[in-house]
Amino acid sequence: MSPAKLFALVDCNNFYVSCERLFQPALEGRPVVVLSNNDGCLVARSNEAKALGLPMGAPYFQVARTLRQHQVAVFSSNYALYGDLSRRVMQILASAAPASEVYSIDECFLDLTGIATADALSQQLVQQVRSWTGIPVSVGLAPTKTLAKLANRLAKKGLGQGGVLDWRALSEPSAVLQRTAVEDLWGISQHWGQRLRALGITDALALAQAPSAWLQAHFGVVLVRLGRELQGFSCLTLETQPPARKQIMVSRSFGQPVTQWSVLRAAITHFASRAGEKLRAQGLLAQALTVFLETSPDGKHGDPKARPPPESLTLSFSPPTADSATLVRAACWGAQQRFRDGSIYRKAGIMLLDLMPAGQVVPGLFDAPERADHARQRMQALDAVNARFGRGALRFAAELGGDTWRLRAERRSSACPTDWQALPRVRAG
DNA sequence: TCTGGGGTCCTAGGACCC
DNA sequence: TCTGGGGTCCTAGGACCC
Repeated sequence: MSPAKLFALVDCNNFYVSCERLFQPALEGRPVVVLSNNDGCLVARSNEAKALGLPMGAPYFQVARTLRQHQVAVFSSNYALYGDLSRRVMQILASAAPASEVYSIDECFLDLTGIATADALSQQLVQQVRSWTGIPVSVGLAPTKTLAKLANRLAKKGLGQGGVLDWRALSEPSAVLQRTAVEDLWGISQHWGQRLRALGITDALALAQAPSAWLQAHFGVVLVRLGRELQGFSCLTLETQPPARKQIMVSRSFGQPVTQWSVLRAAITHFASRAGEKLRAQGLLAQALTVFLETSPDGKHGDPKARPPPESLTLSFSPPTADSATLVRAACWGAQQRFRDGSIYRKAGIMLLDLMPAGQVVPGLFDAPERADHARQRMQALDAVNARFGRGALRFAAELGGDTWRLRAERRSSACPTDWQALPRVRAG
């Protein structure tokens, strides 16, 4: 018989805040928050900020006064910094376990099945990550991913030892489940939480004890699996190989409302060429592209917040392509079909769909192979220049049509260990 | 005035086929 | 007069995650 499964969930504590604090240690012990793109809402909070009652995802303008009152340090998000630190943390974790799955920018599942010293190993990892990267992490150990998530929450609350909580060591796991509100579980959000509560399921223990057939009938297979996982039967496996991307999306809310075609075209051009970069970095080709435009709430139809649905258009490519010029041309053409003079646009984006590996393409009868070769070479040159001199060093002229769509990011930290210009200067003597 | 961006999975229903 | 049933594929929409 194979040994019982054992998963570790390693989660960085208040990750974005911890990243910012690395470069400003004076912020230790003070409330800190990090804002989403466009400085829209709160996406990370230090423990001190949580203690002030600042909710996750709160719109910035609604909490701005509280933030000022309590002298909370506020940062725009700096994804170059977070991405770089994430990579360093993940490398350490991957080298410590037989198998790992990077689940998000700040979380990693490890498979520790059959490792008798899992507890000690986890505590050692907490130390190691802290001293090698400066990032504090917590670990939850359990026989299923869902329970490992829950164990991690408990570890963050200071239960367990040295930042590690082992579910198997709990004396009364059912009591813990009973104290866990159903919407605090991984996979249960507000909406399902309300529906479960309406049906009398308010805590994790009740969910674990609900009959599978009943869960299936009311919620489908997703909750059946969740229930099984809570009972300790592993249904979710470790995904060690990141599955091939099925779609690539680039979209942004605009820094200011956009009404001019030239500005919109500049934004669309930027999105399409950025999407092309992502596509080529993954060695993929796209067979279709969707461009969409979202207008501002128009105040009609009673509800002032009601937004008209996005206007979109999907185009297909034959042969499949990763050529930014082709993507830009298609995206701009599509956007122009949907653009209306007099409309006020607040957001736009593109999606690349029906992706396939570049090696698998079968040339069509009427394709011109030499043209595709030239395009490929142009893109290689473009990517090489931008890798050397920074993203956007070489770009499409239509991007110069206007900059007013760009994000607000008024409080971006300058810290970035991958950018020479941003390194702190130290003077001797 | 101001509420992110980028993903995945599941389900239901329709089209189509034999 | 009677008018099947089972399978696949696709799409849109809804839900979730961080």
